[in-house]
Amino acid sequence: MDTTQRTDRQRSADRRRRELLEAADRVVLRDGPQASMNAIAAEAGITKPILYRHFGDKGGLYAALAQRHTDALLDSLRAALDAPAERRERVESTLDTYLAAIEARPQVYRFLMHPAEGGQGSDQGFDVGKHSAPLLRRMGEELAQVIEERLDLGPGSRQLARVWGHGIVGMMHAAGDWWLGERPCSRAELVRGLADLLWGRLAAVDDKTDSPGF
Amino acid sequence: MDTTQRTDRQRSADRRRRELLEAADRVVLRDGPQASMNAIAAEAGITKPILYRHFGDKGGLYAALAQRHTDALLDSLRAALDAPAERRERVESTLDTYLAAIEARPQVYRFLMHPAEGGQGSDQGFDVGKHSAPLLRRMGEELAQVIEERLDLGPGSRQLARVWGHGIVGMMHAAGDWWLGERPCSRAELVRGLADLLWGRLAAVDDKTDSPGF
DNA sequence: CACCGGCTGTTACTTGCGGTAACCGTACTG
DNA sequence: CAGTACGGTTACCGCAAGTAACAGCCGGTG
Repeated sequence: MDTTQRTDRQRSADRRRRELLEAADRVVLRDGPQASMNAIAAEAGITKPILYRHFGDKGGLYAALAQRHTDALLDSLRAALDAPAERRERVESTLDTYLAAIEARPQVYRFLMHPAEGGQGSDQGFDVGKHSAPLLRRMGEELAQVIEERLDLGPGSRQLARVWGHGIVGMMHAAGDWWLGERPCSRAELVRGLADLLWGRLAAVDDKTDSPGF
Repeated sequence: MDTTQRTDRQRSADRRRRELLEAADRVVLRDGPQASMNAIAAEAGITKPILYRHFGDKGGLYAALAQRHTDALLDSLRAALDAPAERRERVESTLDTYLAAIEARPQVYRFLMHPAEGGQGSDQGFDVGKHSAPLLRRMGEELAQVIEERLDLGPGSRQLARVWGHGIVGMMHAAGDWWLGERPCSRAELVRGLADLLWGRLAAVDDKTDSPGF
């Protein structure tokens, strides 16, 4: 049997793979998302073809890399979302978790929001729509699931939950991105503002000088 | 005086510029955002260096191109936002305007959400944060201004308005992107769902089986 | 008229990246 | 000891961004 052999090989290949991913991680963290395959290979102490043997192409490497971080972040978010607290508190805590993560490692964050490697290589024909970073999609779907599981939305709840999931995630993302760039206020203030928005203050607040309601 | 001369030259240069932009537009619409400078030059009937004389580098061309579309879209959105109607109606109409635009010309939409040409050329050192497409930022600021002008948000209104502006725009964007990719429902349904979200239904709706409020 | 500076346009090049083909050593198997 | 399968390397291709250096045209000037 080559079972044991294959197991051994598999194991060593997996270790290699993890090493390579960690090296790639370091480089991306240092050089941003446009890190070159050469640079990554050099950091790992090997040369390009090995990277290609392991990950196929640059997209493959980046996908693998993104998965790790995405999984980690999603775990944190799930934890915040599952905490035994009132709804508003859970929402705020989830927002804060996300913002804390992007604040702590902005380079990683920037990398994750980057499907746009484009490349003239071979895969240039990916359809419009779904252009967003996979992380956003996954967060949206995840949140949609939680919403649908826990809230009573009446008929069409599945669709509505997904709309809300993606919408809320997008809100969080865009506000976070803007905040990270300009730092116009503290994290807590941002969280409060967004939660207020989700809590309907937009509908509740009065007009300024015009007659209210019109 | 070379004033008249310079004016003439300026005029002709401007016309050239517009022609080039239109050619670039056609190519980007056909090939997506990874259109090559060669292709654009060919479409315009000239060669690369002319493009570079006019726009500096690829980023410059893309920025100019993006501005045109962004301006146009922002004009539509402003119109919807300024319509004499009730707040909810204005919000729905603005959402619908945006979604109609991205539905009508998805390639353009995809192009606009794409700052990530990356490029190892010379400008790689742009800071984290502000990684978002300029369109999103501009829409966010625009909306923030409208919100602050019209709503009475109490103290700290400026900041809160900006948080909301960017948040709402992000919600619209992410939901639109997801919707465009999967088409899970009609545009009207999406608009309704998002408006409901903004109108506080998230806070108002009941829990499913657990005791409400906990 | 010949001459010259500025403009538009070209060809041909450099650099750097993603991706690959073909080759090399070494350790394990019969 | 021959064979072979695998980790690794060098050297290369194709392609796109960006640039340098050269070629025609046109108006002003001795």
